[in-house]
Amino acid sequence: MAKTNDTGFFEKVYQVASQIPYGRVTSYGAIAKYLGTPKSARMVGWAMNASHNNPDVSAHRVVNRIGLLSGKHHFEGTNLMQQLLENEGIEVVENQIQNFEKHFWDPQKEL
DNA sequence: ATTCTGACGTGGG
DNA sequence: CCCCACGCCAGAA
Repeated sequence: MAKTNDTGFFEKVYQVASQIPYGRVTSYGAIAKYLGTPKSARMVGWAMNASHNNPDVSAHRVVNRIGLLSGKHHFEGTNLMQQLLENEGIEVVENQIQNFEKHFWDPQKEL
């Protein structure tokens, strides 16, 4: 049976990621920390990899701790992720988000 | 079962 | 910020 409830780590990540507001960004560690597993930030990224099945999840709004588009290689093309972010009014230079702190969205604080 | 890698983070230097 | 090392958990070979 497909459990619609979130008992798995992945689905928790999906829900948080899907709640990221427009024009905002967050880090894998922030999500992981919100889930109670700050040391498993890698798994957040891994969950994002599986987010291909979840259209509600905007993985392009999730970057590493320094605002670097570490996952841009996983998107189609070479600059799709950057295009999406710039489309939301976020400055991206050299695969790195400018004014990262200003665009940062902390689930623990905002959610 | 073992080994390696990976969309990361933190701490020490 | 850089560099180096360790921890973390899940999945693939």
